[in-house]
Amino acid sequence: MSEPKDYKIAAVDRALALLEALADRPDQGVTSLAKSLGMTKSLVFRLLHTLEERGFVSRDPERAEFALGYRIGVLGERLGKDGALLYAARPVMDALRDQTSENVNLVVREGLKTYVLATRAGRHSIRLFAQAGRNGPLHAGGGSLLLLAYADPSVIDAALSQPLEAFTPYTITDRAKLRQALERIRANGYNIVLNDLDEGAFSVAAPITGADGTIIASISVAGAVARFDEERRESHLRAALDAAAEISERLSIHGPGENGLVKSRA
Amino acid sequence: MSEPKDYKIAAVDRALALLEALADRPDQGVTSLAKSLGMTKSLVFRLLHTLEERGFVSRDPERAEFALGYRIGVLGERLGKDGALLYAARPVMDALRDQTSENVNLVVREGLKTYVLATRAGRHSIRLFAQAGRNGPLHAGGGSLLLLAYADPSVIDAALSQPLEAFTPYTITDRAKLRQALERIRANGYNIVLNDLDEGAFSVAAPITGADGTIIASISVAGAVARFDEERRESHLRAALDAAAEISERLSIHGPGENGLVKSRA
DNA sequence: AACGATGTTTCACACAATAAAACATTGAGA
DNA sequence: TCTCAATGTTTTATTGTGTGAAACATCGTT
Repeated sequence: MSEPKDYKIAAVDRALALLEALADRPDQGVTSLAKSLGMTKSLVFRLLHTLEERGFVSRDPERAEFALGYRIGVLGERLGKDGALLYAARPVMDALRDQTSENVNLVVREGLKTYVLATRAGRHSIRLFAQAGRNGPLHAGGGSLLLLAYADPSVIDAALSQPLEAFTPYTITDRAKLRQALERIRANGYNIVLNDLDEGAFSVAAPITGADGTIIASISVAGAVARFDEERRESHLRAALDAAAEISERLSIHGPGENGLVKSRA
Repeated sequence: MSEPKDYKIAAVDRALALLEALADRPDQGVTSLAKSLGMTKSLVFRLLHTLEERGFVSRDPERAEFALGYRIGVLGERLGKDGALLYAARPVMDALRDQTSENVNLVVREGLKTYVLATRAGRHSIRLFAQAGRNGPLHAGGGSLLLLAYADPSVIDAALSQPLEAFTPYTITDRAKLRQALERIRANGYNIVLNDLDEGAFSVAAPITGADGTIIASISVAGAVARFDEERRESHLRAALDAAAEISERLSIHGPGENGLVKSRA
């Protein structure tokens, strides 16, 4: 689209493409990898050799097939599960904030609480509950209810058997109504709430799917109800769903967008 | 100490060294990384750019510091915890088998059972209990007892409150004696047993430490007691301990051996 | 025994990775 | 406010190095 300048260094990029290919389908041989990536055998061989010396790929004892190496596991463990999610979400959160001009929150569940992984402050200064590192309730707030809706039934039961604090007059504390709300969230695939956690605030939340297909987090747009008309409701919802989809795609094993195989001719 | 042939492709190797450096110490800037790796700023910059485009490194919103990216987490998760251990151990197991000519087993704990991750068959054909993918008891066998010894006290209590099957006349089924044995294992830092799981077999087991410093697995040398004299007892023990240490080092965040930084200081 | 497929090695050339240095930007301190 | 120092970014020339093609070796199969 724009930049004629390409700072990518090709050899490294190809090596990373190789790793992605191995993650996507392990136990491939040199020829198979070369074919599917459009590289020559000798190149793949040397890339694999380099990666193997550092433990980033591992070869079968039978000396035939390759897979991701232990070092990837070690580094990945170092990052932690939240780290991957957080870093995958970061640029998307920035974009979502710029799009909506509202607050953006990334929230996960932690037992019977929620945990705010990161936030982006919108243009308008409004103090909301969400703040990075903070724990919150599971039964109030756009992202919280969404996470609860997609949690294991046993978690839902446990959460609903606790006392349900009313943070505002609009907080749903009736268990039957709460279960109804959860059902509607699952039917819709998103959640929109008003005033239930922070008085005067709306929240539009969308679900983020992890590599294993389960819902692992929520991203939400939040701001003052005064600015929340029908048009914004639509646009924020779409933006949140798109953002959630993009993060989910990044976290999927197939990776974002094209897998970057640069086609040379013939 | 042999092959002058170097198939490593330098650019890729440097990129991997960069990743290791970031894993070792995150939130570094271009200059700092360049200095500690002995590379030029522009090179580091372009490496980081390439890695970032694929999500293998992530930059702070404040546009200053870098860390491992989400894609590493995704690929690492794909490998699984056992995968990293298994692949790190593979070549070491091969070497250990070649050194000792005996069977080699890699075992982890799974609840109140053990799980055999991988085995290597020694030169002499002897059928032992261990077989990849198999579950075993926690109170008999060289690796099993070792894992139990280093397990959480609650796990030990739970394991000892079960009925303790006597696989051979030599299996320790007396709970007090078992606890004594565990204590001695912890004092020694290894475990040697004879005939307690497989009649006529010895087992010399050493503990493998994960990245977090806890003992996560056992590697053991096993064979027929007929071949187990005092000299072999010593050599096998040393070999097993060395192998365990090497695997542990591979799994540590600092990585195996030198981190490949070519020192050139001014 | 001959084949076909695979992994491995060699080699020469073009181009892409590299280092050096100029430039831009930021923040600190006087 | 101005200056200085440190950092990230960009440019450019040269060389070294990554690259593809093709030869070679090593299997397993028919």
